[in-house]
Amino acid sequence: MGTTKTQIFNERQNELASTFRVLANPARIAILQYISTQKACICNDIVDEIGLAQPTISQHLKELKSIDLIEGEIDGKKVCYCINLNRWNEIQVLLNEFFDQTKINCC
Amino acid sequence: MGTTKTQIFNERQNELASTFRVLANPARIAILQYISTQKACICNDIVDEIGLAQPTISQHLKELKSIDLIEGEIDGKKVCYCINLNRWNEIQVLLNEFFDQTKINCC
DNA sequence: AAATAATATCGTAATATTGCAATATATAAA
DNA sequence: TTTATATATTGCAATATTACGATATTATTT
Repeated sequence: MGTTKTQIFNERQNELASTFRVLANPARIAILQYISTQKACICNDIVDEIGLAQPTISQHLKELKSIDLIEGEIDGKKVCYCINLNRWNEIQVLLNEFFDQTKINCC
Repeated sequence: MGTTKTQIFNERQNELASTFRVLANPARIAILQYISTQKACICNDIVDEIGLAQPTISQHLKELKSIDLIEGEIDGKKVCYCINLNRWNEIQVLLNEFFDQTKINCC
């Protein structure tokens, strides 16, 4: 127990859930919002901006990268993070399809 | 530790994150999809349909109710659950605003 | 009133997530 | 090549989530 029983759900349900999961944290929301405001994609000013320790931010960035929501370009000793707009739109569509399809059948 | 530091984020970021969190589970996705397909809003056929124990389903329903995504109408000894369409649309708008606003500033 | 049925709550075990200190790695600057 | 700087990884402690058996609650039926 303690584990989600992913086997009993279909691929789409699991994909939706795991996508929502990545977004289900205010630090990751804040990171995404902050990255998007920076003209030049920004690095670990994020740490100063957000107020969590550097390893914590690094871990959150890793999770966002894991679903390709952001990309990190290495620039010397810095890494410039950037929202992956294609993926961003793709995920927005995925979520809207879920909302639209679910409400169509609604009682 | 182990706790999300909600104090350092703003209300909107926390609201977004906690909304995403409720949706971040395939059982809850499946429950929403199943409820929506039932002409008459349906009760604990959900248990048979989904294949999780009754207390587990009940707990998931409670979480969905906690953000008013569904409503339960008591009908004798049964409870008929129904998607709250107003709230459903409200949340869809909230999430779309997040996606749209974030990508506007994008590098 | 007792029995039945549907749902909710409680308690608990297992796993997941969050956050950070310590440390490793990698690049730039001196 | 040493030093400094930026980021990633590891290991761990605390809390959260998921799932379920046992039990409580509520309403219906007998």
